[in-house]
Amino acid sequence: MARAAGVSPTTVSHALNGKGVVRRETEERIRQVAARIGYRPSAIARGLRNSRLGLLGLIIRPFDTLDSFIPAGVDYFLRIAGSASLTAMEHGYSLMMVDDPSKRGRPVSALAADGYVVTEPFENDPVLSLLERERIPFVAVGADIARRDEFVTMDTLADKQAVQMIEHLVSAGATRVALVVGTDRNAWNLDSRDAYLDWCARVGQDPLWIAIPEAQGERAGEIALDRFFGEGAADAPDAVYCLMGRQASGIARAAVARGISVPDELLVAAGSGALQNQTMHPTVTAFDLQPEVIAQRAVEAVIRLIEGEAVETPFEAPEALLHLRESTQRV
Amino acid sequence: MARAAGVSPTTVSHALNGKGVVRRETEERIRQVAARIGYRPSAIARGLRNSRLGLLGLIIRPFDTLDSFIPAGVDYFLRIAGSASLTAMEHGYSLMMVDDPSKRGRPVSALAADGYVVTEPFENDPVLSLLERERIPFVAVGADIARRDEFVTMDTLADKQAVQMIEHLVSAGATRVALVVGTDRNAWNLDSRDAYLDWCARVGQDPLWIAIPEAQGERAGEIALDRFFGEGAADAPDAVYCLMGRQASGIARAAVARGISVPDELLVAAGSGALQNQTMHPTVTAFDLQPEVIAQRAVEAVIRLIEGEAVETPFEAPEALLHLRESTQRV
DNA sequence: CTGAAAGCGCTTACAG
DNA sequence: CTGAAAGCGCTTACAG
Repeated sequence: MARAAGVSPTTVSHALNGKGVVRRETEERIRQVAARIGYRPSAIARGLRNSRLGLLGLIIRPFDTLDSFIPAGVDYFLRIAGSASLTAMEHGYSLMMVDDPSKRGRPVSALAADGYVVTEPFENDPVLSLLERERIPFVAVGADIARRDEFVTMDTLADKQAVQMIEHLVSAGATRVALVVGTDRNAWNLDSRDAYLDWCARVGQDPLWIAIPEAQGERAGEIALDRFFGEGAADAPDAVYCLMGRQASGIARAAVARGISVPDELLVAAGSGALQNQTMHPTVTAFDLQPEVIAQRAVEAVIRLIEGEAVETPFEAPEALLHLRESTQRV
Repeated sequence: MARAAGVSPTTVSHALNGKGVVRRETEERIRQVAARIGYRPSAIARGLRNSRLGLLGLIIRPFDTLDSFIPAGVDYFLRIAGSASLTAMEHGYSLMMVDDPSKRGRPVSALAADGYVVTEPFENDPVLSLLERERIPFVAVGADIARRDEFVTMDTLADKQAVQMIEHLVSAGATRVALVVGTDRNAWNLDSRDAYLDWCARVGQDPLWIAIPEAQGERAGEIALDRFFGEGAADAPDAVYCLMGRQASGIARAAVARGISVPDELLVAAGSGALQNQTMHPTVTAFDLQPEVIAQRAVEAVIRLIEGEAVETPFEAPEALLHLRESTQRV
């Protein structure tokens, strides 16, 4: 490029980046030559020089325990990924998806991003430890429950949402609310459970809850119903709050199959709406956590960290939107 | 790192990469020091040296015309993205998603990948031209219809699928089959349409088809029904093949709303199943294009190109699986 | 068996 | 206003 324009690399760099001082005409000529020969500075060389590639990493931790990388019907994380990509683009960054860069056999490039967004980290998550040790900026979406105040974190407000939904179920006629959570040890599962137990203690209800592995997906329906309505079904619930939309679908479907009417005998609600909750029959009441907004805020926060600006922590997730549907509306 | 181990960078490089010759004990010691201080070679420096970052790019072209980056209910591309990420990982690469790296204002890093998978390129797609000009290896998933034999391409077999589905509709009782495609000028839309027109000519049916912008999503239902059943509805169809699952949902829903029974009066089928086709009522017959397998094969092909191996072209997509559902089964 | 040197393509402090 | 030099952290051909 420098040769093509008949100047030094220094001058090319100055002209194209508007740094030093370059005579107007020289800059003009350099730009023209660049356009003509289709010159694009190497992102890699620039990255080496600036120790910044213009690359962000998105680490969706729950994928680590799910059976496939993007399981069917988990649109929450897909909406996260799409919005994160777009937001990154808008700020001049590319975005790559990696699962766990600390795993053996992971490409070195998995750790080459300028910063990371880590969704739903586990308790004492080794990925966060690694990023911290490498001094790579990152934002946790949902706290590491063992180290709540150590990292820049978006509070996803699972506890508030649990209370809000339980109260909705009660106002819809529930007298005994059960809870279904996943088994990953993250803030989403554990804060929801704790909020539920608190609520039970407060209103004097005997807690009834079960943790089912995320990878079970809709199969959680059968498992939960066996637990709630099998054998000694004396204390059977008349409402269930499931964190995952797929669990809620599974429960609604399994309940109907067993002759338990939804919503007349059992109210069902989901903490994070999946697409099928809108289209199945009956449709299922769910929160829309606004994953697009979550991803946007998290990406913008990590970019600020990368660029040396301050980020308040914890900062809040957008408000969850409660979509009322057939599964909690008795007529 | 070299200092910490008391050897030269050369020896570190040799030891850690198993290249040159290093005394057993020296290598051992270097590995131990590396583990102790948590040394990881810089992917960027290595990338500059090898002109290879270990990074792949996934360019999903239809996003360019859709209204949001990842529209709700388009699980096809999400399954592509997930599987592509996973496959890349398994081969020692990371994967980033970009929309159009040739757009102004795109981060330079958007062109820093070692190779790209470009799904559903447009006719004379400028992205393919750019990659070719920059001599960056890439694989097209679906042909650039203006340049079918110029690039390494996966043939997605849209024409065969169209014929197969139309014949299924006929065997399910259709006497007049209409077609709904999108407006993007890509092989998926145009090859399907051509196959349909050929089929019409062959059996002597008067063609009845409409192209509706992809971004309309389910709203395509109303639009298509206005066209097929509005005003001069003399030649109304009794079956519709829609390429997109969302279009099929929209049509089935809109038909029922207008008092047209599905499947009794109108058979509906989709060329690429969306999740809601399985959960809505009636469920909609659709192809599962096996996007996971498509992505896996495409990623493996581009890796072979990057590593200098030959790739046959065109190579074939996996067989589309036909899922028969209520929308094409009269009882 | 080990290391000094050159170079990947940029940017930046500095000299002219 | 422009350019020569150094250096970002690696790898590789080559010398010892």
